[in-house]
Amino acid sequence: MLIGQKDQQLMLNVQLLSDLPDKALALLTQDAFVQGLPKGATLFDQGGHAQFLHVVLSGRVALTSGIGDCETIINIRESGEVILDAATVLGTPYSNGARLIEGGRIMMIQVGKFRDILAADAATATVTLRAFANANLTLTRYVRDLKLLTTIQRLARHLLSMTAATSGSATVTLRDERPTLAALLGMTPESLSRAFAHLRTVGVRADKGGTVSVESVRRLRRLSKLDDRSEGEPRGR
Amino acid sequence: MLIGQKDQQLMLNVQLLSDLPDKALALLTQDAFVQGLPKGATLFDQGGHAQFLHVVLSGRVALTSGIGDCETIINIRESGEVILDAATVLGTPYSNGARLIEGGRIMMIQVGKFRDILAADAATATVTLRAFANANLTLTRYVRDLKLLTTIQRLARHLLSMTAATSGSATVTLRDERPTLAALLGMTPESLSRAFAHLRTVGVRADKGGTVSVESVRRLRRLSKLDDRSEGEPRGR
DNA sequence: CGGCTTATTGACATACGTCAACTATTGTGG
DNA sequence: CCACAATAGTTGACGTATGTCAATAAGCCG
Repeated sequence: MLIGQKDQQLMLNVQLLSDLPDKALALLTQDAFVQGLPKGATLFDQGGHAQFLHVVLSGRVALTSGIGDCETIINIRESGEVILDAATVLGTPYSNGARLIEGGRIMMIQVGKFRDILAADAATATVTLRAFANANLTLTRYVRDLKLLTTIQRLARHLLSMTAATSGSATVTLRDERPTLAALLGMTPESLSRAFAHLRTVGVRADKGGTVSVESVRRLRRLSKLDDRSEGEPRGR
Repeated sequence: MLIGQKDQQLMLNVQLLSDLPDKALALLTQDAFVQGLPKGATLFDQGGHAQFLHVVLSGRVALTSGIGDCETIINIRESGEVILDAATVLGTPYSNGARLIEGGRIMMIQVGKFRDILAADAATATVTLRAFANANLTLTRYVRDLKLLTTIQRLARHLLSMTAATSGSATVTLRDERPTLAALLGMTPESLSRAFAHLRTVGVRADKGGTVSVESVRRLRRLSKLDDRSEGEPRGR
């Protein structure tokens, strides 16, 4: 077994892995290994060829995608999540790169082995399918928000997505640096700063240290056009 | 059998169905049926509960998503494609609505039956997984393009995505009306019109009838920042 | 305490949406 | 078959959101 005690512990927090049948999990992790990586480390580059399926045991990973010189963050994966790019399943080039934005421990699973199990075991395929479906949900929301909302509204929604509260006040903790958050939300750090400044006028205070207090969740929801019914928080299983 | 001769013929063009094992396909279509629907017909609404898995045998379907009063088009499904929302798999509310933007024939498969087969048959799960992975690829690209490119560049990329040529000249046919295309590309019809006007200055001519001639594909690629290596056309099987 | 990075703010440019006018196109009924 | 209305597309004028560049302020670390 190539995986230490501590990492085994961390694996328990990985939804996708714990949903897997025991047999599949054993096969999958048989020649997997774990690497401790610092902030800034690259897991893979856009356009590259998938060698591993990466599991984020701890730390945070940005999925980045660029055109020419510009680059943006498509999504962020954190502890307990699996980095499932289309490349992992299809064998196509990576549609985005992956870089640690917070140091952590990453489990590397041989992609060939993963694909073998996927093809053989319906349960594994189903679990993976669900993960992809969820990713789809998130991406769909991003596309819609980018098309229909202003920077201020996108920030508001991001804050709302980090609390379960639908009324009253709330406190959320932003774990990312401003430039990172700005890239995720599709704006410049300057615009993000201004968006925060604007939200201050509706009772949102960003303390130092990433803590943000929201005076009235409902007010934020109204502002972000999300106060109507539609969309409850999804997350299938 | 509830499905006529003509429709059986159309089913042959559906990639996902023809990748399915015979047994699974038989089960799936056993109590499925086909509806001829006019332009403007709604297949389902955002927030609703999935009852069918829809297959586009002919015509075109827009996947729409709205916040408050505004609405945009997330993607378009055409003949031979399956409308695989996360809702179909997860049982969550639909993340978007679906509306015909061109009349056609739609096959309706009982979603319960689909899920049963998915859980039991690894091959079906794998095929579905691939479809989702492909959808992911497209959505990722949309997110990136919306964040990094101008309206003109997005239009340029859309045109490029409709031709296999990577140099020389090309002719593509736009099958959608301008407002539809504008919504898909995340801009207003006016901006789309101006984008076309701009591209005219680099040798792109949009005739009446949806035919667009591109004088120099390479020039368009350069303009859309896509001239570098990265991204070849993916489409994993 | 003094560089160093990081966040904020200001001034400005620009891309894009909005509103409105105009044109072209398609369909309809006399 | 033509006049007409209705619709889609284009173009112009203008406002606003947001990116850009620069300056300042505020943490951070040696």
